[in-house]
Amino acid sequence: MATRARRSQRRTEALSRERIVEAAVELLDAAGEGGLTFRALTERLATGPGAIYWHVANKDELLDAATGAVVAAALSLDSTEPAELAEPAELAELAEPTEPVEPADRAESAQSPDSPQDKIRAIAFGLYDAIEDHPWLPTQLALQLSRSPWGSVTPRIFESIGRQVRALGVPEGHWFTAASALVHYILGATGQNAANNASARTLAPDVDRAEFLGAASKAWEGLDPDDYPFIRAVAAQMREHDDREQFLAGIDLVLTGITALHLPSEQDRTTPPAT
Amino acid sequence: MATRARRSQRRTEALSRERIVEAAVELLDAAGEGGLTFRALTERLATGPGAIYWHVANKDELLDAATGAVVAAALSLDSTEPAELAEPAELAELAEPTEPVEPADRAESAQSPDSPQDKIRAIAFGLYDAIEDHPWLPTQLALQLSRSPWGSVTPRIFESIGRQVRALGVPEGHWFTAASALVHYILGATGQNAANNASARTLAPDVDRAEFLGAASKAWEGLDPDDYPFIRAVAAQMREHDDREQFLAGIDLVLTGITALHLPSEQDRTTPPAT
DNA sequence: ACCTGAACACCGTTCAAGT
DNA sequence: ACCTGAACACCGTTCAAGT
Repeated sequence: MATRARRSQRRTEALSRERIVEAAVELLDAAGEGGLTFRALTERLATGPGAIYWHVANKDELLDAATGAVVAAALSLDSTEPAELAEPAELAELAEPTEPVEPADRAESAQSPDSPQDKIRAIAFGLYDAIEDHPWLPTQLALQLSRSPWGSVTPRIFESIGRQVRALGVPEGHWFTAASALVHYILGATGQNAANNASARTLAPDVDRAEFLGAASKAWEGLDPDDYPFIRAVAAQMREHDDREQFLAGIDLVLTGITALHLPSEQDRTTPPAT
Repeated sequence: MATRARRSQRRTEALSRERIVEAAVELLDAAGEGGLTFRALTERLATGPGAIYWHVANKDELLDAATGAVVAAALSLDSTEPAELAEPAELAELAEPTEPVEPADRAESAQSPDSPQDKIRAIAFGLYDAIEDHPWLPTQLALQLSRSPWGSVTPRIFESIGRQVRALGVPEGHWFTAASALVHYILGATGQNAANNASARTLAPDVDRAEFLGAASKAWEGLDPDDYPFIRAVAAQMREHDDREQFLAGIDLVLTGITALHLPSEQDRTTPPAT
């Protein structure tokens, strides 16, 4: 009874892997993890399931492709891999939220405007901002990680962070550690934030972040003070915090650790720190 | 045709939420995320689905309870919350892998044996070791996070880390940042490692980690050198790295960042650092 | 209060058949 | 080579009925 093929294809364009992945991303954006269904997909693309299975092996591969496409866009890459979206114009728009992404109004730092530190922050915020339009991203990243740990997406993130770690002057023996720490922090913080955003939307679609965080910290304040003294102590602090600021502070924390631990001076690259 | 109720209940113990959660953990451990099914559960518990639904609202709640039980055990807590396993003996054993968990043979550090730093490392390794028996844990943590960001599990981890952050002497204004950074790193690194373990087991059940890491770094070396110069450069380094050492190095990196950024000296707690 | 189990709606996937 | 669509196996969940 509902209208079939809600959005007719703009041209007589044949079905392609790119179009399928594009539709998958749209469904995920619109209705979350549960919104991507082969039936919803066939309706949207006006085909049968068999047609989709001719281009894509199964649902996991489709999810991986959707995840890879969004991450690639967030990292501003035009990759040659097959798991990419066809329309870079549309993806570029996705990576650009309402507010300016560029780290314009940032606290005064001692580095030059385009230092490796700044580039790391830019990469991190690229992913951070991508989850605003794609709240399903962190969960899917985790799922893909559990399916194939060194699939296509993780290496891409690792590579872009790693290059800046190298540019930072970290001795080669610590590249892996430093890059891993940064990537792990970014993925962890990004996931937490996606969850906050999603639940803020769910609880009250038109309520703003401040109100949601107030409610969340209220929930924290309701915890047993004997079991959760620390959380109760930071509840007020959480209510007032700004997510982006917090995210940046965490990155700078890791960057400081890398600098302090792996960039002592110019010599003693041969003697790694004690711990 | 298979034997029903493979493990008959030891006593005439009635069905309870605890028994259901326990069986859920066993199924997850045995067959992963896809292994937990209401049909498998009813077979194992020798009941019908309706009986389970009387004790548990739905599958998500069951997964959350299983996740919470394993995390609580890993943190060595006996919580009063309902989402816990009934048999602490069995859970205590789960938290204790074949090798000693206690940070006995660690690199020489400048802190006292039971410093907050050491306690943070112990908490982190508690979670780290838990995923050896429960590879599904990180993914489920991510899923629960996306379902209810400040559910029961995250606060528990946040609380135990946060207390040590406070004990570290971090000024109150930075508690949230410091604890968040640690938790995010731990969750991120833990997830990565669970993925590595799982895929190592999948690729070849009897092959050891070294061989698997060799294969993984081979895969890295197969990447396009133009697109992935950094990953290619660290591929060899990855082959030789020890996971636990790497995990610890990351934690120490964050700890160093916290110390350097938030513990400058005793005064100037009123003037936060520039960045 | 606690449990049973048939039944329902929905899902991913397959495959013989078309063009 | 590419697509169709009925059909299959399986899943989470419900609910009238039992004790």
